[in-house]
Amino acid sequence: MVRLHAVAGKRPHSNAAGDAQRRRPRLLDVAEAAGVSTMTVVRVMRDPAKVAAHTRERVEAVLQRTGYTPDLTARGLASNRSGLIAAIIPVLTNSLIAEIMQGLSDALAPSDYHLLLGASGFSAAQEEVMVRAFLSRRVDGVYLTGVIHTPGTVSMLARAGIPVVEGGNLTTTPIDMVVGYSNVDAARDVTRYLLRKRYWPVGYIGAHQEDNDRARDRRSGYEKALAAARRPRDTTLCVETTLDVDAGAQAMAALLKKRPDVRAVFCSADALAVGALYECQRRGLQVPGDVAIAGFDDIPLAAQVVPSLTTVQIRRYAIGERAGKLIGDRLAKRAVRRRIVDTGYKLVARDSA
Amino acid sequence: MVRLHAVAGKRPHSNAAGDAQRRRPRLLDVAEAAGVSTMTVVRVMRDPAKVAAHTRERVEAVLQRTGYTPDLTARGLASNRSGLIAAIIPVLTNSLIAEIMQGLSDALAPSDYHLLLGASGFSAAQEEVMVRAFLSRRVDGVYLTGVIHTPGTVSMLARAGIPVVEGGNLTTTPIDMVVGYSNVDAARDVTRYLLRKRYWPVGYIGAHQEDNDRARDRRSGYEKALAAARRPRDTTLCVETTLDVDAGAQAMAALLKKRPDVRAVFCSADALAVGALYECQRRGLQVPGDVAIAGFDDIPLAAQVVPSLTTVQIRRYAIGERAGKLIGDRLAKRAVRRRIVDTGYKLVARDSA
DNA sequence: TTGAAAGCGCTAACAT
DNA sequence: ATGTTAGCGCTTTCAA
Repeated sequence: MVRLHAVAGKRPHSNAAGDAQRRRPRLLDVAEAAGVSTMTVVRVMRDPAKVAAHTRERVEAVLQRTGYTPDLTARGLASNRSGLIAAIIPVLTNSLIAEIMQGLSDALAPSDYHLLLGASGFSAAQEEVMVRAFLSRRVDGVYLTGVIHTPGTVSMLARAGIPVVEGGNLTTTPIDMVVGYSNVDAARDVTRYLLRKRYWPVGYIGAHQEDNDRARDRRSGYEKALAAARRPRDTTLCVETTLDVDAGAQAMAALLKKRPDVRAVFCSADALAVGALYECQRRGLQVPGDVAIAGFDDIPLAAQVVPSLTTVQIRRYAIGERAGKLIGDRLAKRAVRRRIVDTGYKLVARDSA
Repeated sequence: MVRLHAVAGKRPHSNAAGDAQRRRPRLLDVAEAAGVSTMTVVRVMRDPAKVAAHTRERVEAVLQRTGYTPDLTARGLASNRSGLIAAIIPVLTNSLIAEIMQGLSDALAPSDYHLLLGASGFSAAQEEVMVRAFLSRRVDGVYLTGVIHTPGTVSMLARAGIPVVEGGNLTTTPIDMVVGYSNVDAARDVTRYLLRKRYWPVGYIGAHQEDNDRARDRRSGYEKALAAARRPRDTTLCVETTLDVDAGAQAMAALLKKRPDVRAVFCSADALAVGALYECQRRGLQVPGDVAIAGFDDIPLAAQVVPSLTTVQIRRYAIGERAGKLIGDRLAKRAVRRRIVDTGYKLVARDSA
């Protein structure tokens, strides 16, 4: 990269004539062109009323002509505010998470905050690495997925003194704030619904639990419902897998092999449930006649499949949006009423169970 | 925010004893603690071999003890490299786009680049606003969705002199680089496939075309196939809508109302196709017996639905990954062989058509 | 092998 | 109503 110090000589802050458009204009360039100080330019941009009309007009003309945009890196260094909000999620390819991010992104868009995104791949260790990196960037706020994190993550964040929202689950002891719903209760309710409909045995197909508190809680909700109904816990009824339609189909096949007597299955995600549903259909099993199926999330597809899917509706978009608002409120020093926001859930009984 | 200048007196660069852990440690703090200059600390971190062993050990100990992490904002300002890659996409809640982003994110993760994400909501004007904002942040590279952008977007990016990848479609005149496949050809091929199977009339259900070159090109491919088969273009056969399963179902209903005689439908996205499929099933229409359906994208669900969906397979993840590599190569000054990368597509004939 | 000095472009506090 | 000054924490010459 060639610099022009030779041309600019000893006045690096002045442009040699002729290379005016080589660099992006700086505040000083605008100020000099308008014959004012940099502060006046800043005032014209931040608080025009404080500048005399004729001065303002002159500055505005230069601003217009040069198309000046502030350098946010420099601003960040000087003001100690980066204007960056970090979000760390397991993966992007999951409609639940994607919708949360869309909500977060939309909540941030009207402000001047930008979204820094990191995918941890369901690894708490990787999450910690990312938190450290993002803190190095002086992010002004952080969104984390789930409520279980490494001690390192927690202490770094607590020490950073910036707004932190954990999303997608609930806890009474958030690092700072939390927006979500009770995965345990929701899963317990669906399972109980199946049990009350007199399906038995009721199997479970869910995501791997490692570093994933939502998955863990959903399984735990399933087990709670069984316990409450005085049903034995039985690991042969449970299959854990990855999170997509294919995996759901394969898990269903595995479950049917282990337990041909299974009469209902609670799937901890609709994607899995839909896969399970298709696997049943391919085998000529009637749903819910031979096997009932319930899902979790209420994705748009759930209402469309035939038979339509009994599931739990959760407010995906709202979680992200609310999280964004909480962070924004904090940063704008607006009072935050509640640090624990329960967005709730709703059992949606349809045809599959 | 309370500053400690009163305590630090005239040496703002020295910490008063006792508040050592109030702020994150700076390079100078580490240097002073180790009794060396800042440059030596930098060398220990960047090129340990260049530092004498005993000095290095001393510095490393301090580094360890303080848990120093560089301030990337300050680094960005000084080095004129932000370490930020911007990606501007229409929405996150679309599996095609989400997978591209996952690929991009994964490609960037091993490097020290971070992903700045913006959702434009399918608006070219909004995209331009975001490009301007991200350029203000001195991003080192940009990923854009599609190949059609406002003149402002194009000129800002061209002038910025940073690597830019346009993704998800092809053009012979990219701003800089492009990674995608021919939406026109792919859509033409599916439609031709339907025509050759002697389905007629063949309808079209697709996304709105405004500010969306992929949608536009897919429709144009559909029309090309009709023209090549000497079939009349007929707008009553076409429905445009938003991009989700519900919309697909509604669009199918609308199409069947306008044209009860329709024998096949090309849907420009699998999500729409799946919705259309369910709408047919709810109406007791056999697929493909009464109406054949073809989709686009080959999402995991496509192979699972019953009947399985005839569609076009595109390399979603690869597009993002490749885009990330191209940007990374450019930034590392590695030679980039081809600026136009065709990731191809493949017609996948299944049971629905 | 190590260090000193001069910025990067902006903001904040304090003048005038 | 406007300007001045001193940094923010790092990198980049250049010097020793």
